[in-house]
Amino acid sequence: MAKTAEPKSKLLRSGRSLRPTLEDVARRAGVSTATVSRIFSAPEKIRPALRLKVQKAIDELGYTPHGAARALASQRSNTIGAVIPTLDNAIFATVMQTLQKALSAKGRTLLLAASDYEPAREREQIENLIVRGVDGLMLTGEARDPAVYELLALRGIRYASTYVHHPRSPHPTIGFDNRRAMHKVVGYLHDLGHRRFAMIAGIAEGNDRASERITGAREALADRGISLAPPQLLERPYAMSAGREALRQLMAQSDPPTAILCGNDVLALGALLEAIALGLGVPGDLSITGFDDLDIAREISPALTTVHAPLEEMGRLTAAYLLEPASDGDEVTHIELPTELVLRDSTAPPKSV
Amino acid sequence: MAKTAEPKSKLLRSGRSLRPTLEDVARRAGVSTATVSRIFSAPEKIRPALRLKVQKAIDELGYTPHGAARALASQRSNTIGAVIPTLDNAIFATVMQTLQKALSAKGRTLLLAASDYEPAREREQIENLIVRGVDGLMLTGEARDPAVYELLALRGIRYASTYVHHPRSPHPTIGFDNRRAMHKVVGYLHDLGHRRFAMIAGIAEGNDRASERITGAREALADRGISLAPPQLLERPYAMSAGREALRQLMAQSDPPTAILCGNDVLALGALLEAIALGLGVPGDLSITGFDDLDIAREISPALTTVHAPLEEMGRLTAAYLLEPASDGDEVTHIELPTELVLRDSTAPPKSV
DNA sequence: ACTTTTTTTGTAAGCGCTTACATTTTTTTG
DNA sequence: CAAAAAAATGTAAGCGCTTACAAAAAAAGT
Repeated sequence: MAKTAEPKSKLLRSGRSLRPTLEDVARRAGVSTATVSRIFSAPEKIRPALRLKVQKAIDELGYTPHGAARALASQRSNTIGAVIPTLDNAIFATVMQTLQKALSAKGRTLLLAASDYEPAREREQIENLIVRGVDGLMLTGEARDPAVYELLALRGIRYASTYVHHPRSPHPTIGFDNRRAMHKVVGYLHDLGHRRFAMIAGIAEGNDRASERITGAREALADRGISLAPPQLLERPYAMSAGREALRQLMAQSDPPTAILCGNDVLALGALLEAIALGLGVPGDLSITGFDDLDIAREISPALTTVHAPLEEMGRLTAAYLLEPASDGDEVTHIELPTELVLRDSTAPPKSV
Repeated sequence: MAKTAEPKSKLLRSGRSLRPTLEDVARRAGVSTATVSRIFSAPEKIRPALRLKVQKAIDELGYTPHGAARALASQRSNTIGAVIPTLDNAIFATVMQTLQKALSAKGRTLLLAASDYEPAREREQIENLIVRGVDGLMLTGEARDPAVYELLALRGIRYASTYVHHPRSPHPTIGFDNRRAMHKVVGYLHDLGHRRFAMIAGIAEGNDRASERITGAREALADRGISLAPPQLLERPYAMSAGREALRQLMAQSDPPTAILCGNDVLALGALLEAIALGLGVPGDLSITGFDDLDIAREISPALTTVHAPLEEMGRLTAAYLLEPASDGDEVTHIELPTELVLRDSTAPPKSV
């Protein structure tokens, strides 16, 4: 019985055969599929004569590899995922830009997902990326359901929490110390003579970066005998208009602050513009600080004193880390990137009491 | 002969079997792999009793589908690609944000690549995304090597050029008319009485959006007997500092302009801040306009008169278009999104001559 | 020239899933 | 209640590639 006669009946194939396959190339070049495959994965071990012949067939056919087939067979997708809260915030966009470039340079593709600051959504997105078979995953911040980390471990997927530095955490972190950065800001302003502080922070819930910045400010102030609590501590969404509104509210109080710490530059910019609109002198009547060091912080007048966040560096290092070969047994990686307090023109000693 | 005895020798499998497969689930639930597969693709046609049993097996095993295998078997990746110049520009970041959300809502994942405004790199990225098997592709602008479009057609991949509106083009476009938007700006300023114009444009080479904005300004001015050429027309990279420098250069000329058209809000912001720094009154001494309508355009003082670009809408519509079932034979889709000239405080009639 | 070693190439078994088609079960109908 | 129609499930053939292993060819010894 010629039962093995036609093992692969291409007969059923629908009409036009767009998309040539490896096998088509092999047939045309008169070599095996293995050889063609190796042209892509290890060209140096194919003799030049053959290589040329195969290359010719590839060109003539307009062949391109089939990513999914390749991923299935090799058990690697050459793909890295990233889950960030939103691209509408420049600090995430910048890191994604750097990450994408670094990955692309190594032949990897970036799968991008946004969580909108919602833990449930974040988890969903992470699971989706796992299904997509990402070889590595960049996460924003570290706080999340342990089940997520378990799944990652179970699947053997490399990952890193970014924008934070938690040296004791069992999960790798690549980022900076938000708390310590705020200590520096507070120290600086206190040394300048400020005693009445307020803070316009980002929304802390579900955002460890924002809450660490609050904690940092609070700790540093407490060390100096000053307390920071709700009437002086406002949490606002990431928008200039929110910063404006918060500033108005703070300055309407009976004993208004002389220094306002902002959780990020966008809030600070809003506060700054509103202060000016209100006729307050910055830094004469009021000192304002930001966090992140967006481009505009340097350009606005008065230029904003702020904490520089090493975003490019973070993107680059995260890419490098995620692409490293897994080396289990080693210690958990924690890369701390230095932040820097950039002194500009929005801060000065308070007016004499 | 029991030749069919052990068709799939799992014997050779390496050690730990992380990652259960469909077959594992099927075996555990006592059903066929087809049934399990259908739990995901068409749950409504599996009887509740079975469905529960299978779901139980899935949960117990912690099974997740294998994206690549699924893509290979179904010939669909459920993945959409986008190639933009860079995420460091908010107008791209915003659209990506909207696009990602819209795709995610439909179960698709976004593959993101950046070209850095380099055609060769863009082509490389497009080819990469094709290899990854994207079902659809969002492109920025329309100008590119015809070979790219041929490849897309050959592979039957749906795509759209965005940020432009070219109703006669054979390639689908979803965006706005950059030329016409600039006509509106020029018309408005001319009506205000301005006669001496200058423009700080983006780099036009390899960027049809930037060059169309220049063309639009030039056409509208020519209609009014005014010419716009190099000493009055400067092309600058996307950075506030570049806008500042350009403004200085323009105002240093013997017969300085009374109105400056900027190719985007970032350049306009730079120009605006520099004008103020130079002691020029805006809009008293000088009118400045932008393009894009970033958040800060509304917040800065004086608030920037600019062209509002419908970015969210563009992202949403692009997602919808790319997900539509292919309907060949139909006409090429061209969706025009309206731009709007937003009048704010950076423009006014010129000082009496 | 003939082994032995090294390098190149080929063979073929999957990778984990979808889906056309066949088979069985359930529902409907006369 | 049997036959016909409809719905649910199973069978098994791939999807296009990689890669362990086998086989062949080339290079290196002797």
